[in-house]
Amino acid sequence: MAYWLLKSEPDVFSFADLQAAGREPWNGIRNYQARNFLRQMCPGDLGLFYHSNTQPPHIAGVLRVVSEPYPDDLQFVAASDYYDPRSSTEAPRWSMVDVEPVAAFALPVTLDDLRALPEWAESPLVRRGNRLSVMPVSEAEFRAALRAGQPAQSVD
DNA sequence: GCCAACGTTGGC
DNA sequence: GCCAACGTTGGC
Repeated sequence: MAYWLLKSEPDVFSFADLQAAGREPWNGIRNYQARNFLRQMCPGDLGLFYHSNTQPPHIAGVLRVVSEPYPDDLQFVAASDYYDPRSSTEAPRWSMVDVEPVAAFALPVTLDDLRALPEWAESPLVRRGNRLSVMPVSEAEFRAALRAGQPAQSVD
C-alpha cells in the first residue's frame, strides 16, 4: 500500500466537503508530475488531505483511494476551467481517482507542525516554493502526521 | 533545442 | 498584496 498527500484549497473543496459527499473524483489535476503520481495510485492507498491557500495551511484528515486511475472527464468539457483542447477521448491527457474520507484529524496538523517533525524534514512539502499538488508520502511521514493529528477513528 | 517571457501556485 | 519557485509557451 502507498501513501500520498493531496492538496486542495478548502474554499474550493474541503475535507468536510468530502465527508458530505462520501465519495468524489479527485479531478482538475493539470500538472504532469502530479498526474504521474495519480496514475501510480491503487485502490486502498491512503492519503493526507492538505488544505492549501488557507491560514494556516494544514492537513485536515485522511482519505482512501477507491478506484483505479481513469480519465478526468472535465478535460473534455469545453465550458470547464479544466478543459484541455489537446485531449481526446482516444488519447486522454489527464487522469483522476475516486476518493473517500477515512477520518478527520482531531488536531489539524499545520505546515509549521510538520516542519517540527523530524520525519518530515526531507519532504518537498516543507520546502519553500513547493507547488506540487499530489505527492508521495513515506510510511514514516504518514505515521508521524497521524500521531500529530489524532484522528478519532482508526485509519488502518 | 534554447531560453526569455509569462502564468500559476501557494506561503507569507 | 507580494513574490519565490517553477512549469509552460512560443519566438527564433
